[in-house]
Amino acid sequence: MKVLVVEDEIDMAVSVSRLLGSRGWQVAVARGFEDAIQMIKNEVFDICLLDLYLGDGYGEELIEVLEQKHIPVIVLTVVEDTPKKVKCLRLGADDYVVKPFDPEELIARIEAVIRRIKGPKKEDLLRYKDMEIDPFSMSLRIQKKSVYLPRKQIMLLIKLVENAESIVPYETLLSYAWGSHEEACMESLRTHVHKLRKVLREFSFDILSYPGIGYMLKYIA
Amino acid sequence: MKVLVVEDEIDMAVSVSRLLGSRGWQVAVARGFEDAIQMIKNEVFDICLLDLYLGDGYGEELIEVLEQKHIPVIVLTVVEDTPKKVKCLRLGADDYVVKPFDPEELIARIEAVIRRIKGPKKEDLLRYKDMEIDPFSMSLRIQKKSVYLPRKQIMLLIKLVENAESIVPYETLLSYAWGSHEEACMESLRTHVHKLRKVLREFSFDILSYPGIGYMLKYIA
DNA sequence: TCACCAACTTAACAAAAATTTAATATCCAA
DNA sequence: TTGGATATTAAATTTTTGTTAAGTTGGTGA
Repeated sequence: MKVLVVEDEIDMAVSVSRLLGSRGWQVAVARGFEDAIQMIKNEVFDICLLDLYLGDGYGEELIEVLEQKHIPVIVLTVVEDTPKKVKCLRLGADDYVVKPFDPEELIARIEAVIRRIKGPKKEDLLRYKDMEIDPFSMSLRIQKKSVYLPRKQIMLLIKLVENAESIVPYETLLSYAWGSHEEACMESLRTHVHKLRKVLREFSFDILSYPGIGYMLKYIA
Repeated sequence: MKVLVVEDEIDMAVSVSRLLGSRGWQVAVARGFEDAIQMIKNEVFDICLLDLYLGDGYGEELIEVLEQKHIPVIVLTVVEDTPKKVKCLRLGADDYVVKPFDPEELIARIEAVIRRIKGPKKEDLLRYKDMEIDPFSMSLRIQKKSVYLPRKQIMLLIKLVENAESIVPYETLLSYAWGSHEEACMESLRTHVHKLRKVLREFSFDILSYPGIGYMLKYIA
């Protein structure tokens, strides 16, 4: 779990960080709009806690940006202001919590949002043709035979199977398997795809290339 | 949108129903646990508003049942009670609203929950006639068949579809696909438009020229 | 401690594909 | 008819990907 906390008051940032950190979650703090934008670019977060009243006044704009990046947002403010609340929720915020809040409630709300986002996905096995992946144990079976793959390769395959027969953009693969979409990893991605191909081709699957866009998993007749 | 309201106070049930009904949503009211179970069995609901303090005292159990059926739940109560709140959220509730609540806020929270549930599924596809583009994976489908196009061509097509049947100026296309509108790229733009035309004409689309201004995508009867 | 191994990354170059450039043909309005 | 713009085509160039091999890292057991 990686949480982005956007907060300009140091005290609040520290106490929230402690709270989340004690939960075993990774926390990154951004002090304002620009700061947050920068961090989103380089890292992948599961959720964002956003203080609406930033010094720079760009709280609402940030909601829209996060929404577009598919990062869920919980808005934190000191003000109980219903029109503002409604506006934020409409803009794409997932929840709205007024300070001071009970730490347990905040945790519970974060978990509720995360559960909702990730919940529907964690269904048993991923399947495509005669391929089965248990994403929890990261084990793969093709034609009833279990096939071993190193971690990175399995992770790539998971995303490819989840979107079998449709293009999976590089960013999706990179952010899932590497946690960030930096140019540096592309090189590595290619060699992993190459190794994965070698294995899959023995079972008449293939990974097709879409230059500049991504890869697609397909079954070859 | 079908909403299940579980509420034993008639007044509240009526006012909530009116509120949601005025929104154009279908509303069904259950008066207690048994009643609710019955309705879930026979109908499919998009969301449930649950008064925790039912006469029969089975509010929390109902959360678990709804959770299992993958029906999102917003808990409504008259009591601001944090431990209870936390417990409900842990049990699977998606939000927790204390009465009396602002009608607009309730609506906004319902929409936020729904958005979160359905959000990842409803890929925002661009459409024009029987053409579909997923701008994220840059993949194109025409007449249910997937059609491959190189990156620049897809990017041009995205802008053309976004403004289908109206003129898209050169500058728009250039700045989207090339990031700058320099004269140098015009030559290249023409070549790509030519290639794009060749493909689209097979599916009875065409790109019309407006010399000195731009291009327009159109469906040819 | 050290050698070894597997997983992963990096680097170098070949191959393929996409994009641009250039040369020529066509269209249209003044 | 003629000049300016666009269309078409082919060739040149650049970018991106595939492949191979060598280098790094972190863990394991002698």
